Parts: sequence; C-alpha cells; structure tokens
Amino acid sequence: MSPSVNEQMDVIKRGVSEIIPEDDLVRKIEKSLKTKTPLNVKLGCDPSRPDLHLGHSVVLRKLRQFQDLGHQAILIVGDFTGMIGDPSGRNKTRPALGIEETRKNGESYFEQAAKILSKEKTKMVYNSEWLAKMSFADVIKLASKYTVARMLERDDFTLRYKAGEPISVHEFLYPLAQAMDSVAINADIELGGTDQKFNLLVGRDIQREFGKEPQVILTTPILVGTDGVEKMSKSLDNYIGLSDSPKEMYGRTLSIPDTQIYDYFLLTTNVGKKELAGIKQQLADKSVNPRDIKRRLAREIVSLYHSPSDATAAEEEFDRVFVKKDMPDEIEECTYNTSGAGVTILQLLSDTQLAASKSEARRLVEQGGVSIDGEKVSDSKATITITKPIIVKVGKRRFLKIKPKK
RNA sequence: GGGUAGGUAGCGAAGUGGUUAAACGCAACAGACUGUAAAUCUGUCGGCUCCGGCCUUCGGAGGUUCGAAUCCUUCCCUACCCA
Repeated sequence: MSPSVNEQMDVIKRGVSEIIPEDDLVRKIEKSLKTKTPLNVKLGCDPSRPDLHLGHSVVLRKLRQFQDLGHQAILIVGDFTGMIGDPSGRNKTRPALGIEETRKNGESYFEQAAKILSKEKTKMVYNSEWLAKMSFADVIKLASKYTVARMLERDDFTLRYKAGEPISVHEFLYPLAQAMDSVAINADIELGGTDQKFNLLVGRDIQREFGKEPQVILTTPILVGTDGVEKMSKSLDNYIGLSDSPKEMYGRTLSIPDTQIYDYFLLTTNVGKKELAGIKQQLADKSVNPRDIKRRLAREIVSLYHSPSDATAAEEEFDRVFVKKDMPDEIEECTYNTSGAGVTILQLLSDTQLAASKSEARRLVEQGGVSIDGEKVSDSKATITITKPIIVKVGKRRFLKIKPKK
C-alpha cells in the first residue's frame, strides 16, 4: 500500500529549498497512485569528483526518501560531459577524463551512494548512451532552442560576466546536455542543490520542446562546510567524507561552528520533526550546552555511516585525545633507522612525513607543537636515537609510533 | 582585424629598478584559553642551513643592467571597447 499524497508530500517537503511547481508534483503523485506507476526521479552525478561527502548526502537522502515512497531513482552518471572536461573551475585546465576513468568513478560513486540509497532499487545510467550518439547537427538544433539572454540569466553566468571572468561557449551546452538527460529518461522529477536550479529548469523547457511532460524540480539547500562559511567541498577541505573513519567523522563534525548545528540535524540526519523543534529551541534559549547538542549530532552522523557502537567508540576516543589530552588507542606505526649517531628531530619529522619540510618541522618545534612520549621537544637541534618504540605527537592530532629498524 | 587593461605565494590583492622571500585580507598550521578540532587572542605561514647566511620564486622564453616582480623583445592566456 503506497502512502497517500499528503503523506508523501509531508516526507518530500522536509528540508527542501524549492519545489517548482509544487502543484505539478501533487498531480504527478496522484497520477502515479492512480496508475500504480512509480515516478522517475532523476539525480545527476559528476564522475570527475568521485569522493562523496555529507554535502552530497543531502540530495541523496532526498532521493532515498523517494525510493522509500515507492518511486524509481535514476542516477545519471555524466560520463559524456566528464570526458569533455568541465573547465568552470577555471585557471586549472581540468584534464578530460578517459572513458574508463569515468566508468570507474561512476562505479565508485554508486558504491558510496549505496550507503544512503537502496542499491537494488537504483537505476544507474551513463549519459554517453544518448549524448555520444548526437551529431553536430543535432547539437546545433538543440542549441537553437535556447537563447543567449536566457543563458545569461543564470546566476553564476551573470556574476562571472559582470566580473569580467571568462565563460566558455561549451558551458552553455552543459545545461542543454543535462536537459537531454531528462528527455532521454523521461524524468518526472529532478533533484539537485539550489545551485542547480537553473540547469534543472532548462530541463523543463527542453522536455517541452521534445513533446514531453516537463519534470518537477526539487532543490535542496547547500550544506555549508565545517568552516561554517563555504559550501562543503573536498577542494576546500571543509568536508566530512562518507567514507571517513568514525574517528575522523566524529571529530570533523565537532568542528562545525555552533551556528550550523541545526542545519546539519535537519539536512543530514533522520532526527524527527518534534525532536528537531526541541533542538532548535534548546539552541535558541541556550538551555543546553551547544557542545552537547553537537556531540549528539556527531553520534547521529557516525551511526548513519558506520554504527552506533562506532559512534560511541569515536566519542570515547575523542574525549581521551582532545579533552583529556591522552593518547589515542590506535596509532599508526612505522620503523626508522637512526643508526649510531642518531638523527636530528627535524630530519626525523620530515622523513616520517609528520612535517612537509625541515623548515616546517623547525617551526612546529619552535612553536611547541612537537612532543615525544609526552615530553615536549623545544630544541630544534635535538638529536634522537631510537632504541625502543617512541610516540611522536605533532600538533593536536597527528600521532606516529616509530619503532627502531633492526 | 584594431585598441585598452591585466596574468604576483593555496585563494583574493598590493608592489612599477636596489634592505622585496615580496604589504594586506582569507584559508591553513602552531600555541594560549575553552564548551570542542566552536568562538576569541597570540604567533607562524618558499626551501636549505655549520643560524652567519645560502638557494629558488612574481604567466613562458630570451635580453638590458652592478642589480629586475618592476625596463625591452617575443610567445601564451584573460577581460573590456571598437570592427
């Protein structure tokens, strides 16, 4: 028995930014119920960035909800577009990916997305399937259906244009290519972050041009990264990776600014409506230490991608290392041969990659950021001879156990 | 095709012949503090060093000069205006 229209809308509307047009969505769901046909829910993924993080999880979770409501999830891997290489990052010519690479990344994307999606119920398709078959004439015909003025309406094009930044012609083709995906798979709904709004809307226009019923678009808010300012992204290193270890995930979650706590609960966890309201209240009236709410958040997130027991373990570990400033229970190990005379501390740090260079090692030592077996090393000229395993700590959270090499 | 303005460290942005390894801001890192890897404050932030220095960087390649990020030539790239 499928949930009613109202029940479905209730689930769908949680944590979304916009549904355009909402009436059409209701109509589509009604029709789907009547004809017992699931809706095709589309999500595009970029195979050039195969490392998924919590930011991606927002929209993937939304897709999962559609699956749970009995609809068909379709993941589109943009292998064709990936082969051309999207330069919109600019100043770095992103190398165009080979076909094998896009496939490999697509697989890896799917594997990671499966942590959230129901694997069996997800259809994955590569857009080269239809885009590669288009002739240049087809492309010109497609391009004729959209005007430059309309393209320039897009927010980031407008901004870049006004700022005098380059916009390549083929960037205009991307939204059109994405729209063709919607045509090809008969998308009823397309999901995306709010930054995708324009592309998603183009899909509607092009579907109409091809005599199809336009898709409903649903945008989810962009999750802010752990820095609390920028969009979460790997290149800014403000992300929480879906494949991060429980420790890493827990720690990174605790490093988000207090102001982001609620949004994270709303967008990345399954915490229910009532509880959410309670959390909002507690944060507003400061009746509970935000730290404790944040710890709860971190446990929720680790539990989702690992397990509740991993979450508890990660929390204990965190308390031990950062609150009590003790040693972690597992430390990476390596062996090092200090020979007879020993090595300088700087050499050791740079050889073991604990510091990027000797200069950096010197800085760390001089700033009091290095200790061996709990003893601070403050002399950058110190010489070390390793005769038994030692534990070197650099900064707040880099530990390495170094054993003598026989 | 013609013209103008540009290309500086991870990013943004000063600097237009000589203490400039290059101001400043952001990010990052370290320390203090704490409620935590939040916030705040302080410091660091090209590499090597016998700590006196040495070496390599300002789109690429040449050149002028005792000396160049700064001047010249040429090439590449970007934006804007005109056609």
